[in-house]
Amino acid sequence: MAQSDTVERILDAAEALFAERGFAETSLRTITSTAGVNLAAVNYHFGSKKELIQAVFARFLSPLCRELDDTLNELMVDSDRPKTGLLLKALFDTATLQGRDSVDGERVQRFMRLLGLAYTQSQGHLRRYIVANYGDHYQRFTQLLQLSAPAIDPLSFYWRLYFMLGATVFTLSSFDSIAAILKEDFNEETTINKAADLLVPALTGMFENANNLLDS
Amino acid sequence: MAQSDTVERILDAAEALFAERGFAETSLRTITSTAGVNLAAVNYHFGSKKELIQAVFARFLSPLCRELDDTLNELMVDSDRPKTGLLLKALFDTATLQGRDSVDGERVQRFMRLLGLAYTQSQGHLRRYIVANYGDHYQRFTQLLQLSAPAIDPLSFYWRLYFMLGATVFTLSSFDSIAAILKEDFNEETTINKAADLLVPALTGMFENANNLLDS
DNA sequence: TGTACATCAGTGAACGCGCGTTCACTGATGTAC
DNA sequence: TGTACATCAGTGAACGCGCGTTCACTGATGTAC
Repeated sequence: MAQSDTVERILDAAEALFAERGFAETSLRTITSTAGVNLAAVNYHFGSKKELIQAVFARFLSPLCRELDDTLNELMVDSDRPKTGLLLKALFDTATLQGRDSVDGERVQRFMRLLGLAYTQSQGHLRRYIVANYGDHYQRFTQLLQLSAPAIDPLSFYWRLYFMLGATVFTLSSFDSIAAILKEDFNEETTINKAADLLVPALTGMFENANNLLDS
Repeated sequence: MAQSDTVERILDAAEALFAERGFAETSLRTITSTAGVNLAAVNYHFGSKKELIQAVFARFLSPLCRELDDTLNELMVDSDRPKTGLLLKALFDTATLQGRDSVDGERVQRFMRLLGLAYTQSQGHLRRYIVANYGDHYQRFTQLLQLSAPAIDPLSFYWRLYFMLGATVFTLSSFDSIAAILKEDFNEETTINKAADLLVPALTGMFENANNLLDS
């Protein structure tokens, strides 16, 4: 068994199990037995459980940031102030394409769950790691996004950004539960792509049309 | 020390610590030493850690559901189809008032974090407990909400409901982090009430105006 | 070509630790007669 | 009023268990001369 194989098997198992149960709830024993490798292999290859968690995120975020940067560069050729819709589409497409080699958006969903966990669970080291390694990409994107919507004041802009992030992460990471409920109540089969098709216009409505519901 | 005192002290400490760190990351030893009670008191009064988690939610959800039901009953006197805005306002006000005796919406935020954890962390027993005990209240509210927006087809309605839930739970439960970022970037002090004031119109925009961002 | 050594992925077993839970016990209060 | 018993909140110490990590070791491959 070549080295890369063991490392990849551990990352595959860890990614799936972390997304499913969370970090604290997933033991190294579960990960290594799922991956079919020796328990000590995690500490041998990654050093510690914390560094394994970081590695799982790195494997996802690094190619995503690289591709997003390329796409943004292309957009900047046409205009130094790309439109809001184009920016969001670029982000969604890049994130979706990351999972292109797996079935039915399963990996996108997994990634959303992991992102949600990164925000929710108290993994200080992970937040520090992500900010340190991917903060620049995040900054670049949000600055472009803000330039694309100059009518919205900076404070409202940032809040709406988080509202969008929350709606996205929460619904896509709870996709399985929601899909089960919709199946039961409407006998309606749904896919994560259909959900995304409903999500994007909803986010737009939120981002651009922030009315007070009591007025209407 | 009277019985109720010990029980309340445990619930107070558990609520704060669970919201801060999550369920698996909070040990009974941390809870009992924070509460200043004996380690064995949790199992004596609640039976197990799982039942303690359920009790924390029950203490929050029971009065909230009772008050929301009262408010809905009052709304139904005027009309058997209350307007969307009134329904959402009733929910927000009831949730906010739950924390009336603590400082600056701290308890609302804590509750949002707990709700987020209930969805995110794999606590099957908790989801079953909440559905079994509070499912009827949830059903009543969403049915009224759907009646209030007959123009939105049922499937879109449900998805938008989750988008709203996601935006709310995510942003209000990450309030501390977001507030810290806004403080640093804009030197802007913010409160959870200000956040809610920005949130409500944003949710409205999302609920009612689901346009496609690429069109604009 | 053959030998000695270095490197490195991977292993099996054990380590100490913190966890949730249990249990025999205490001491205060209430109840029956 | 006094005694015997029941009830129950709370306690201190221990239990077994699963956890992340460590360590001495193996065996295959590469390298130097």
